[in-house]
Amino acid sequence: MTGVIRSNEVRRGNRGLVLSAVRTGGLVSRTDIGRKTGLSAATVSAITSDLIADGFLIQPADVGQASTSSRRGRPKVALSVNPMAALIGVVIFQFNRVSAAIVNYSGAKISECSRDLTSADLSREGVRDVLVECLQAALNSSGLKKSLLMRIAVSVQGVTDVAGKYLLWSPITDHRDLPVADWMRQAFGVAASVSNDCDLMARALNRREPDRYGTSFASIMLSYGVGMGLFLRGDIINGLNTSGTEFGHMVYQPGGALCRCGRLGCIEAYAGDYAIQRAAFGRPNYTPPPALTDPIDFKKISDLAHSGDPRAIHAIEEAGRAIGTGLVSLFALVDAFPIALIGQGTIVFDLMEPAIRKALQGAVAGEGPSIEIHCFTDENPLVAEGCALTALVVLDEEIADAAVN
Amino acid sequence: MTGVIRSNEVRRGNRGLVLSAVRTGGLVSRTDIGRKTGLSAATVSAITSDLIADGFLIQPADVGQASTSSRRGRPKVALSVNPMAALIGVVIFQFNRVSAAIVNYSGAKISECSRDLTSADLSREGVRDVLVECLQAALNSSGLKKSLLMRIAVSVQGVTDVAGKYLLWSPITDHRDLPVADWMRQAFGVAASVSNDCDLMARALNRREPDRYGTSFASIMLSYGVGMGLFLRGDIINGLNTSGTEFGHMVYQPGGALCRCGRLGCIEAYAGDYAIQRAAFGRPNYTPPPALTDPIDFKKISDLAHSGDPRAIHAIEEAGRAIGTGLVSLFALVDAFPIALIGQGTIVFDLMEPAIRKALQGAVAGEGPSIEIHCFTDENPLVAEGCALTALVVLDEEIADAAVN
DNA sequence: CCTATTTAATTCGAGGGTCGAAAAAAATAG
DNA sequence: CTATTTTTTTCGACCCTCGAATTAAATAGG
Repeated sequence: MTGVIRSNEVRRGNRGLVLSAVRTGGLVSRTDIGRKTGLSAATVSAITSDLIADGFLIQPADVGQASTSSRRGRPKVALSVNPMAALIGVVIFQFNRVSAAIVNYSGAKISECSRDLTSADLSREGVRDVLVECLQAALNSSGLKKSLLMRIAVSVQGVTDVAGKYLLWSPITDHRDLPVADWMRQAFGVAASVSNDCDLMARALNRREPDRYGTSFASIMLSYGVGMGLFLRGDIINGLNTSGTEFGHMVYQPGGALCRCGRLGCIEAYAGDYAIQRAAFGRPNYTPPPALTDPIDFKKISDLAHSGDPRAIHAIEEAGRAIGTGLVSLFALVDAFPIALIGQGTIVFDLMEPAIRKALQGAVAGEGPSIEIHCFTDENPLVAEGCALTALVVLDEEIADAAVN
Repeated sequence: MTGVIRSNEVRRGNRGLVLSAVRTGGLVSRTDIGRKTGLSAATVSAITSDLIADGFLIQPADVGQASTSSRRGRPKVALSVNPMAALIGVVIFQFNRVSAAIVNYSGAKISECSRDLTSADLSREGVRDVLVECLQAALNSSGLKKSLLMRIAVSVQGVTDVAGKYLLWSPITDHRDLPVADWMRQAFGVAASVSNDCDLMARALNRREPDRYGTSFASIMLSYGVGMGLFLRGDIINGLNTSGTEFGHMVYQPGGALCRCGRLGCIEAYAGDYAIQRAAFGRPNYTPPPALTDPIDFKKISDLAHSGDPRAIHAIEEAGRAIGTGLVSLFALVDAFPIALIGQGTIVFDLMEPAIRKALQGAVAGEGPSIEIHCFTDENPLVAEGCALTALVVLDEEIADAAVN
């Protein structure tokens, strides 16, 4: 049961369509919008005129035209999102670092701010205070009216609830069930949501490279633990209650190596940063993972392995086997899709790839070797982009819904 | 991008809502429909009057009222689906057996027919011919006009394409890529689809027990191999290209026991019928699974195990560990949900359950022991029900879409 | 310079939808 | 036999999209 459809909801849906066409299109004419959305020129005209009147779209005066106009006829008049229509706050909570930014409605960063700290030492209130203070500082330094702030998106390393209200569990703090969204809402008086960083990276790739990542793919982060963001048929996949898609905690070797989560044999217990380090330095795989300390120096292990150290090589290969085996299980469920590998771990991808491919061999009718895998070593730009994107998309939906009555 | 919404599509959606409210409700008044769907009385009146005029709904004359009417006021007039509005054909292709039935638009079985045969011996055309002939016989014995046949749904043991056109792979025949839907369409001149039997069982449970299985659950079939039907948030999950959710081919022990699919270590290679038999009788786990033969006699293994045979007990426990471990991986992806175990394998569930629960222990924040697991030993009624249901639901959608222009 | 042509955007009525309020229908209570 | 209650239909207001006609704004070319 999808629920009743009423007449005015038609308008809401189509307003959203127009808004999203302009957001992804940059500078587009009304005719372009009609072609992209399938709406008639009459309807596009009506909707854009509303959105302009409400201040969400503008006709940039200086830009005459989108395309190189050498044809005759009345020239297209380009529309774009109004950068000043709203501000959003972006906060990123990482290991030993909090950063924040103010982004305008067209997605451009206005100001930013960051704090280095020891995340494991923070009290619950300490976490709250640093998140709030950092965004406050970014807001202050933006020099813009605070009343323009419309929404806040927070990225965290860890598991959130599916509604985006709580940070339920995180490897970088011992606190649980932190009401991050409420903290931000109370401090700034606007709606806020909190998301898993891997989901945000996936959203960024999904928007940034629609040809490759527009419909179905997984982004697997190899740095602090093993995380995943999963898109299937154009939609992000989450758990029923949590942010879910914890690829790192699928089982690779039942009863095997000790994982940071306390269970045995998880993929992360073989492919996580601490697991590779543990294996590379010959420590037994039941060695408890170092809690809340620095991510390992992948560079050191990479150097060791590339200089021929057999334990380092074996550690990396075992990580590849774990990842490849996990992908086989995932592909058994939903068929194969391209993979984006993200994070510091990608600097040993050359040594890891053969093991991944070998594990995939024979899975899903010979598709093994043809699975696309691409690497992105620096996750930070993706997280920031995905975080802003999330807030903007939700804002667009709210604006679309806020039609007359 | 969800796509444009036009005015007449609003009507289509709401017609579908009304139709589905009547189908699930049995005998419902217009007021009831309004309450169930959220539509206004005026709209319900308009839509039902259309649907009655088109012959899809009727007001059964003999039934005055749905509820026990002892209140005053104008009595409700009950509506129901018109059983004579359409016929659908149901065909079930199983190991060494084909069965077919004719079901009317209200879901009642009109006639049926079955054929025992040796499925492994059939040629491609032989498969086609027996499926067509069996349904033809059921149709003939129904005694109803053949022109009433509107749609055919076929259930198969095996992997189908996601569009429901082909049987791509099956354990019960060596043929591949059988165009089952086209065969039926060409033979009977109506639209047809082919579905994985485990998906159909899940659909049947989803409809039959909405309180327990209405939103999220998995049905795992333990008989001929290991199959799964998965519902999340009310929608069935399929692969990107195939019917997918091949739980049995997630990896349990990398490099482990030989699976019927040719790979090593699949869950099915430990929990499938042939795997349990192999282990119970002390044959090595690299013994090739007997191809295309009878499903094993679970009763014999059950008797052995219940009489204390250590190898039989161990075989069943290992199957439980494999299933439990697979669930841990699945729950890592999408969080925990209730499980329905289906098929002959459930007769050893008492010996299997402790191993399943132990594997789940500690997974997903102490939810291990509280996962609901219920057993259904006979899968056949579920498959038949799900198969008819699938055709009826699609038919309802077509009828809803066939609004005026 | 001026007109024909071309393309973009707006305006205007037609048509289809849902909804609330009022009206009609069909029973019971007394 | 009338008042009351509940269900169902009817009617008018309002919203939305669309096609066709109209208006707007440029170029091409004599």
